[in-house]
Amino acid sequence: MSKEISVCWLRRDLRLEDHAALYAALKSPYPVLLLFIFDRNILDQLSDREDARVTFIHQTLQNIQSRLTTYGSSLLIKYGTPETCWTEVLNSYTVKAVFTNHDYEPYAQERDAALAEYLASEQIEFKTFKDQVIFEKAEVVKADGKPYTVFTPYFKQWKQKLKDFYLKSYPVDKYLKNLFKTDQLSFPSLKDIGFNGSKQKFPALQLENKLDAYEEKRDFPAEDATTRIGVHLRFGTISIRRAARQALEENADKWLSELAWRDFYMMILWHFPRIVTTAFKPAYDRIKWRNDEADFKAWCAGATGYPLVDAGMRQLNETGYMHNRVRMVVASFLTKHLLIDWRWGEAYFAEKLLDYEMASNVGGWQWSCGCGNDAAPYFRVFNPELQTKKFDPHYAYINKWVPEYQQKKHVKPIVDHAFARERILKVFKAALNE
DNA sequence: GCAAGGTTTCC
DNA sequence: GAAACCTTG
Repeated sequence: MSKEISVCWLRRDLRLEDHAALYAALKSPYPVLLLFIFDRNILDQLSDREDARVTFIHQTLQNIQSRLTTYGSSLLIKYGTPETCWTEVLNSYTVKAVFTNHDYEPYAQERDAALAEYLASEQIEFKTFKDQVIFEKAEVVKADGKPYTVFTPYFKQWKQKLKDFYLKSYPVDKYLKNLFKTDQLSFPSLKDIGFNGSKQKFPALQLENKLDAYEEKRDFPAEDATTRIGVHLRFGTISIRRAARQALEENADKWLSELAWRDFYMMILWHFPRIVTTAFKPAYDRIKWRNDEADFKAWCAGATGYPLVDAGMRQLNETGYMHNRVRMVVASFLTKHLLIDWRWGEAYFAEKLLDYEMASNVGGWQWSCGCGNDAAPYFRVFNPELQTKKFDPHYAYINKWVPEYQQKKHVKPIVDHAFARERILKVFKAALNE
């Protein structure tokens, strides 16, 4: 009989500090084996075999592995569906308890529910934890117990509840000696899981000196004024508690509110999983989208003839990142000017963004389209030229990504602004009055 | 009569 | 958020 162990399953929490599930596992009566599964249900759907996010995960796991080695332990890395991988794990080890952190996406909810059932049938303890948000599920709700569906009142309540207790770091360090001692287990290469390394640069994990000027400069895409930690929050290479503590320390209220937006959208997705495919406001599902393929291609390629839109799309295509102000502009343009379904844009961002996160992406796209969680009315149509005047007045961002604009060789706009504005208002009105 | 700036409307 | 509309000097 092999030694009895606890397993801590890492998913979007790839770190060894301030980690709810890992902390609980290490305090369990059994030595802890860390597991990561390269999930084929997810990986097989990625169209790019050089997907930078897979490289990011792989690199991060290598860093974790080298730290585990110093404790005489090792990651257990599997490749396959969670179902088959878990069967293998339970056949190879005497697992007494499994620890993992909550994941609020519909697929993850199903996956974890299936595992819970399986483990229960084997009399194995299954413990799950809030880790990736400050407040989850129904922790911040209205007086009548219903979830908030508008951000501003949610944030007010969220901030009121925000006590030091919720921001405390889980002191994992002290307990790492309770890791399961084992020789280094096999570590698959990217090739082994069907991918090639990406040459994409990953933003550094740095908050110092970033929050001070954030509020003042965050809307100007030519400034290097945002933290760029999206990818780190996405894969958990930073804990949300550490980020929030930093925000409070530096009185960075605007930035703190951005962290709350993240909590908000994960809460919304958990309460309303249908928003992945349908509008939060159902009437908006009646909109007759044009869905013109050529227009969509032009938008993807950064060839709409609107310099700010094209700059954004090219930044996305080349770096896997787009400044948030510009994300709003290109999203508004796709849905409102080109009359293309927000789901098309959402899917494109999902493919390209290094910091892609389902809850925020779906939430953001529905917000831009006007069909989501916001009091914002549908007739809010960004004028790309006015947005340029306001947020890139010296064309610094545009010239960086669309150099031919300065040489006056940029393509002509594929649609006239005033015409497009009138058109979308009519289409929306028709759908909503039906 | 007009430009600048503020306010209302779009639902 | 933007455009139409309204006030002011």
